[in-house]
Amino acid sequence: MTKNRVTSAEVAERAGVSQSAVSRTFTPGASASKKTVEKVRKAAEELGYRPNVLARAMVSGKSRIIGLVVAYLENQFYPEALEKLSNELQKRGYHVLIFLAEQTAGNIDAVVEEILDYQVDGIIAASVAMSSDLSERCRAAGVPMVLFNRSQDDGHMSAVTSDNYAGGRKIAEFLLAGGHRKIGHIAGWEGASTQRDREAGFISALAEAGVALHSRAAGEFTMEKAAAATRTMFASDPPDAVFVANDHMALAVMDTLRFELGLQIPCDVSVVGFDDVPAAGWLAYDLTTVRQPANRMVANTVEILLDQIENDTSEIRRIAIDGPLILRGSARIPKGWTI
Amino acid sequence: MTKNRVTSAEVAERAGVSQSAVSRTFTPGASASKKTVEKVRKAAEELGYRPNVLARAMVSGKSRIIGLVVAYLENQFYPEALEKLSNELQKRGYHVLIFLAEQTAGNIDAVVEEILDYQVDGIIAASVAMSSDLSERCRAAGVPMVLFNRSQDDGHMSAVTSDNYAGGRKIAEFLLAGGHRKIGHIAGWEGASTQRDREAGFISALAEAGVALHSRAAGEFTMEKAAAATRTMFASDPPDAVFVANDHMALAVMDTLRFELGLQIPCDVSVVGFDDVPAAGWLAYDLTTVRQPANRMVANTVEILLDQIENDTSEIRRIAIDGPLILRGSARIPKGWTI
DNA sequence: CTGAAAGCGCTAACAG
DNA sequence: CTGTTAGCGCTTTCAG
Repeated sequence: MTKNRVTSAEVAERAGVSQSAVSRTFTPGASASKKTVEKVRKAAEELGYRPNVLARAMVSGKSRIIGLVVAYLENQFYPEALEKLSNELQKRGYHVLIFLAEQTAGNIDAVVEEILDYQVDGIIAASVAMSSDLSERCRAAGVPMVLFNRSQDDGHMSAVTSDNYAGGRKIAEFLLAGGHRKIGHIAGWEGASTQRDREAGFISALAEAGVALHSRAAGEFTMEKAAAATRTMFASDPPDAVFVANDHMALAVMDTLRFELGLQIPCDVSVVGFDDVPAAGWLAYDLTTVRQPANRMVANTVEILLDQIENDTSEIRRIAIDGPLILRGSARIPKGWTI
Repeated sequence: MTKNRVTSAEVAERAGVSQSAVSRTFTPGASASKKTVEKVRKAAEELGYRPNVLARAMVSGKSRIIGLVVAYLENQFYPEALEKLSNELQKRGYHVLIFLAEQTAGNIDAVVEEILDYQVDGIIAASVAMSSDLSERCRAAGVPMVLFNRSQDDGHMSAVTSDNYAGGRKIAEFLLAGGHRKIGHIAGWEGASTQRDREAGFISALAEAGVALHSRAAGEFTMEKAAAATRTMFASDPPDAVFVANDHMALAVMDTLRFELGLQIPCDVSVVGFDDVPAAGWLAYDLTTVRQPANRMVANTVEILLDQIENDTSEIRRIAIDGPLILRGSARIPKGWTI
């Protein structure tokens, strides 16, 4: 077992310069003569030297590590977001330390403490609710945090989401235009801001047309619960259209409708989801949905976080990015609308 | 901006003990009197003290960080594996620093260097090929690495996979028993050990029955390429059964078969995949496949890695875990076989 | 521009 | 068991 990291001192010796000179050549905002840099680079190369990020973090107070808390990787939206987030951060010289949180709220606090132990420069919380204690704790530790795909009611934390309210409205308008009047909603987890906003937008647009929700059941954002909710909802007086709070559940709803209840989509019932996960585009589902613009959400999240880190800002920003309704085959297309 | 981490020195002062006493109370293999521990814990609690993991890592040489390299999060098998891996590691007091690799081999080297910069205690490479230089570099750095869901031909690295060869055989035997004789194969990326092993097992069992592969096309493990491969394969003299090298591609193959080519599954053609990703179980696909026992693969991977880390072993272990054929509706069930 | 020196926060001998 | 003393490898004043 050869634990052999080359140190800057060794490089210094070989290059015939001081250890600080080595440090300077590898520190972006340096000030070293061309000649020194050259000698050092050469020696470093020969020895296979690379700076120890942890040591650097200790003294500089900047670890270039971002803690990412994420919960449901089963919902395809999250692996996708994780990938984009991590790539964007990597591109900016940061790396992601990942923490999987159970959905149980209590757990989150412990997770955040653990993250803080790593002296992360910032935290991205994807789709988890934060207690205000927690956000206070991070603020006290001087670690900025931004919520991804969730927002907090108290405006204490930066958050990036899609425009869930507007998305909910679009879906209602679309369903209404399609002639539907018996419209059901399969909700996700009631505690989520995404759920509340999507439903609120949906209901409001329905109300403006004088239509009330025909039926409602909760699927908690899981496929199993969504399937169960579907069975309940369709047991008697079934709706002729359903807005499912996210695509992940909508897939299960469609399977249940078709293969358990023997219904035709969209002839017997229209189904609309939210997120536009990859599976929504698969031909077997061909799910009409509102796209959450993951790229722009990620870009904004990273932007806000790094701005807070690098410019020591603490301004709270909350962004909701509008996403388009993606017309596919799972819902009746209103006359005049083009796919 | 209050960058306010409490230090062990501050706790020591408040508790009226030495700084080392504080360190000892928070170091597992400690030796401190009950009274001291109590005083320290109290003071720490009051101050909200938590040890700085990075500082600890510097002096102890153990960061409790595991670098995880992963490539295609789009294939559902990986988010699932990532989740289990991370959870298992978290349970053992380690955390995961994630690195997304492009599939381009050259990139990997740079990624590994970056990982090493973080003084990780070990590396898990999920589904990426390693140059032997690379493995040499890690060995030199004293950082153990284990491959997950890939193995290396030169036996220089520990690797955990499912028994891909046996899986391939099972599929051939199943298809043969179902009466198929015109059997096609849609391959993944030719460079992957999983591809080679699955296909080798498949071909060998076919050969034993005196059956040759009817047709073959490569899908590179992507949905688009798999769809294209399907179109090519079915353009003329189509097979009556296809073994697709993984589920991710198989989903695209099924969609293409059904919705573009208008074929019935399994009446016109049987489709079998490999992995048993969540989507394989969704009713819209109901895909017959060989399950990769993710839990056991993860358990073994973590076991091997932590053993090398904690016991300073460097024994190379290569494990292939047998996974069952999961009978579903996408392929004709042979008489006498029960679902 | 460059070297010397002082730590970052912590663990691990080392005496007591 | 406990305090004292060295550093881990690096960045950053501080003189020069």
